[in-house]
Amino acid sequence: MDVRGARSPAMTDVAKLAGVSHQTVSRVLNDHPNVREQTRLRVRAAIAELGYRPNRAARALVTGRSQLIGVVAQNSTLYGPASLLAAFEQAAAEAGFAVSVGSVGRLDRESIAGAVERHLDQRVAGLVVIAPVASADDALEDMPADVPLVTIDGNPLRPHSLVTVDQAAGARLAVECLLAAGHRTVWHVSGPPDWYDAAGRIEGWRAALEAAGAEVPPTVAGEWSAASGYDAGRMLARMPEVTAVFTANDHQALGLLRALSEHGRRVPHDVSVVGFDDVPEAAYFIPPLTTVRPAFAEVAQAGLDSLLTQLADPDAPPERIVIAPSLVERSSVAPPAVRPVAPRPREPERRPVEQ
Amino acid sequence: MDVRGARSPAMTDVAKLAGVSHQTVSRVLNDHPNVREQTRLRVRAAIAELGYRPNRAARALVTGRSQLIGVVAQNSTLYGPASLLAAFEQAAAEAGFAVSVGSVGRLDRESIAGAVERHLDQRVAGLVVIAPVASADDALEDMPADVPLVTIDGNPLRPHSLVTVDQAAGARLAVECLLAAGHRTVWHVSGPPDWYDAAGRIEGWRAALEAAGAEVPPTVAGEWSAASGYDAGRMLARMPEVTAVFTANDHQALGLLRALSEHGRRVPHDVSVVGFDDVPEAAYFIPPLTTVRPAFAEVAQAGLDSLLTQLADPDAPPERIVIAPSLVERSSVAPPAVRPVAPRPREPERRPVEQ
DNA sequence: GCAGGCATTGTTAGCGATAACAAGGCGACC
DNA sequence: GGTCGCCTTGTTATCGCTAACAATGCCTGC
Repeated sequence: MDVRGARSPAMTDVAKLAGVSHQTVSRVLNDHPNVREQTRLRVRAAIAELGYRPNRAARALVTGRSQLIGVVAQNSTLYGPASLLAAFEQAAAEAGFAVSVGSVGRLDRESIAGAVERHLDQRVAGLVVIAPVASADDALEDMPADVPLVTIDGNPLRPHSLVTVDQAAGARLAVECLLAAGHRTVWHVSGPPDWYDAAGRIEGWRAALEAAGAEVPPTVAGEWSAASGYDAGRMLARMPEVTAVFTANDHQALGLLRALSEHGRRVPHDVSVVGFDDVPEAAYFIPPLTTVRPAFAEVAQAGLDSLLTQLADPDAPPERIVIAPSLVERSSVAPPAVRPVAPRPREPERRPVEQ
Repeated sequence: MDVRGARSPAMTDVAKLAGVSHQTVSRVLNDHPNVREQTRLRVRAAIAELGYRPNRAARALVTGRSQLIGVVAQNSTLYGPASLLAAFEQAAAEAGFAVSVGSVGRLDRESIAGAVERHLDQRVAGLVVIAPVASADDALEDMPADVPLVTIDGNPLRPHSLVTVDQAAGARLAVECLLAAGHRTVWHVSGPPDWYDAAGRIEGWRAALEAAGAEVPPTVAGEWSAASGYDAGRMLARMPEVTAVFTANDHQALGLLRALSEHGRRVPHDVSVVGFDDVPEAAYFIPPLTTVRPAFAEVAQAGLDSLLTQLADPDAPPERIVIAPSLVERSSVAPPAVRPVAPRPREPERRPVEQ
């Protein structure tokens, strides 16, 4: 396309060709109102003819703002964060922003601070931190105040803008679905408790049990991995009183399902299971998994909108946006084999919340 | 940290504080040799005191090169591409480069061209296209020649630098493992045939069968999804002569496992299965899945290295780097229940290729 | 002791855009 | 008809940095 070595055309080249000053070209590019239609067309033609492309670095230099949004995310292939990231890129691209990704190995203070530094070096216009862990809070403490910031899935108590999935509500959906099926109580294999996602799900699980007057068993602490679900499952499988389990994510549920199957406990006949995330494969677990679906695309869009708001008006008050998840019912939930003392009729309620 | 409105310090501020010219500051920043040690220290101190951060836009403006690498990837949460992307970001960050991601919904000509345009707008120093589909080729045709480009997982026949996983070798590992277990032949549930990954795996599967003198059954065409694996499984489960299946990825294998289980065909007793990708959950499928592990981190690193080579020397010849995958053996492979006519002793060969 | 060379530092000129101000042309209003 | 003011366009300064060249000082060698 371009001949190597041939400097790509600058604004003055366009100006010369169109017979105007470079400033007029700038006005056309930025859609200033006071340009004669005829001039505008002439400039546009010159731009097209030269294949002119404005130099963002020069623009950023003089305006002090780039069209770059920095995203700090954990270098992970965890389904949740990955989906969020992809959705955000998509939304930002549509709004004309480029997205610079700063992957971090772990979400601790140093790593995040480092990634943020790198982004500030790039003079990003705004910053999005996908910070689902408490350890990220420290890093956010000493965040420069002069760059718009939106946290996704972070500490709900932080003073800046935040978008998050209503983890507790999701957990409630899961628990209520299991209770409605007739289970006496619901066990919970949790995520790492320093993750807000995990904490919110624990909280929602506990609240839903208490609201229903059900006994609250101890949580089984896990990681997000299938391995931890498997470990939890080997323990729970030996406890005959366990008839319903809510796992903090779908991968744990996968491990749990395998452990239960190895111990001869059938799902959903002996034990009902509900997961969280609705990974694409969840429908093909054995059995297909009932799970909570967070609306990643909505979260990403809300995050971008919030950031753009701050970009437009730096004094805009911080927003706190909570996105409600929905329940996807499949066949991993059934009434308990041994009916509880006061049996309730099973009310499947196919779609308690579907949005 | 910064008071709003207070312009962040520029090079001249540092120069003033250190009592030198701004050019000396520039020299310190760029590690020029001819700076007195004492001066260097004074400048460093001033930089630290002011919290000075060089303005990349200004640097990019004058040098004509940014420290940004553009990555074009499909907006997908497919495990392979997502892992590749994460690994690449990591490697680039270590090399001091920021990564701007251009997600595309589909890998067709228009989408890719659009994403590339956006990156060129940002004046990226180099471009990485994760282009595992044939449809991406058109877009790469009319790529500007003056920006370094590396394709990952693209058409092996393209003239520019390319890094790819040796799909065929991976497939051979899978097939050989199954044949070594005593199976007469191996069926294949393929990926979308317009993906090079899928094509390479088909080719390797076929070659391995032919090399062993085994019959080559028709491929079962699938997508990458668990759903397609399930569909394929429902068909294969009804065919008693099918004792070994190699799926193009692990998610398909998951769906296949479920279909087989529903039809009462036990894995690995009745049917052996090998997948591809080694997703983290593969160890927790029922049964744990033997699968091929592509070395994503290596691919990403090789891609970056190749790009940096081109950056350093624009006339460097294009490279073609092929990364060999390895086989991870778990328990989804066993000798067939019905021995073939000429039974071979089972040779597990724990780690045929492990690197 | 002085010329030559190297190490070190400073000065000046851009890179390519936007911002601020200036200036010319035209119609409108008094 | 003259002045005011808007529309339109041009001129100049500036953003923060690096490249190229200039200038200084010190050491070396004859």
